[in-house]
Amino acid sequence: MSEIERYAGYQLRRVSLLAMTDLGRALAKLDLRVVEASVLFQIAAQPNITSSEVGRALGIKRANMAPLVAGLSNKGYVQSKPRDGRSQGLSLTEEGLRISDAARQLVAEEEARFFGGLTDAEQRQLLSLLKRVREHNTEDNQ
Amino acid sequence: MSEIERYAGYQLRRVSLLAMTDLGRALAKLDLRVVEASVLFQIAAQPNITSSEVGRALGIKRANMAPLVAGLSNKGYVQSKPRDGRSQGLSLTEEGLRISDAARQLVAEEEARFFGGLTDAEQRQLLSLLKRVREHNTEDNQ
DNA sequence: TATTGTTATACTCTATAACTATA
DNA sequence: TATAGTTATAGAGTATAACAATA
Repeated sequence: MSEIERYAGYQLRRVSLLAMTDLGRALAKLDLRVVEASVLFQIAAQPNITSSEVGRALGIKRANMAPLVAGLSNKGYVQSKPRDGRSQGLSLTEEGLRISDAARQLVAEEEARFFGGLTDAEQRQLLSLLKRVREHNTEDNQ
Repeated sequence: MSEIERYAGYQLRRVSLLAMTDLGRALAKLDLRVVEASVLFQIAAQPNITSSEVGRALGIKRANMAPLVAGLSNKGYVQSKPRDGRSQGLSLTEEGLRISDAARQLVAEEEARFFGGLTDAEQRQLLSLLKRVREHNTEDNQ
């Protein structure tokens, strides 16, 4: 086994890349990118959320949220209404809700398939380890 | 906890991104990018390896290896000599060996710090789970 | 003063296609 | 025919800087 394969950071990167390309392929059926789906989920979970808040939750910079939300609005999935003079509250349209639910279904299937080589207990453990590593390395970047 | 946080795939992506930006910051001290360091490690581990072989080992497309190797050659870290009429065997120069060792040191430190919130047993388990997931999802892409 | 939303911009990474030369 | 190496190019993703408007 090559030296580099022993780095957990390297395995993380390879597995993450695999997962994202796989998920991307699945979501392409809905003409959605992974980031777009994650934004839809966040808006669905928290209607009237602002673009900046979505960005903070998902680790996406404000500057990159603008074209993302514009794209989803153009597709008719997201609507906004003023919350105050400078903030826009985002919510899903009916079509946005439908596509979001379809995406959620695809993501669930992909997850089950992708991590299907692990037992349920191992999947829970992986999730737990990942979250702990993430917390250990989050001094609130962004 | 937000729904999306329960997806192992999502945690994978967030943790991997964190790890790569952190490692990138560390390697910037050597004016090296993460990919460049991984290529140096691969060449160090297997002198006289070809560009295509490095690409296959690291999941980098042939087309993207060309500018990578050219950059490392320009920096004086990598030298090539013909293996046959179409293949070039790559090896590290003395300077390349020095920078590669320095990078290895930084990577080791970064790994220790990044995964320092886990016990040694947990780190081994994370590595093992990641490798199993990767194997389960590798029908030799590329 | 800080925050929201936006525009412009640049860099990295990844991917495809097409080509030459060699095995 | 398949492989090695290269070039050109395009699309994502991410990052910084700067600005106007509002809190």
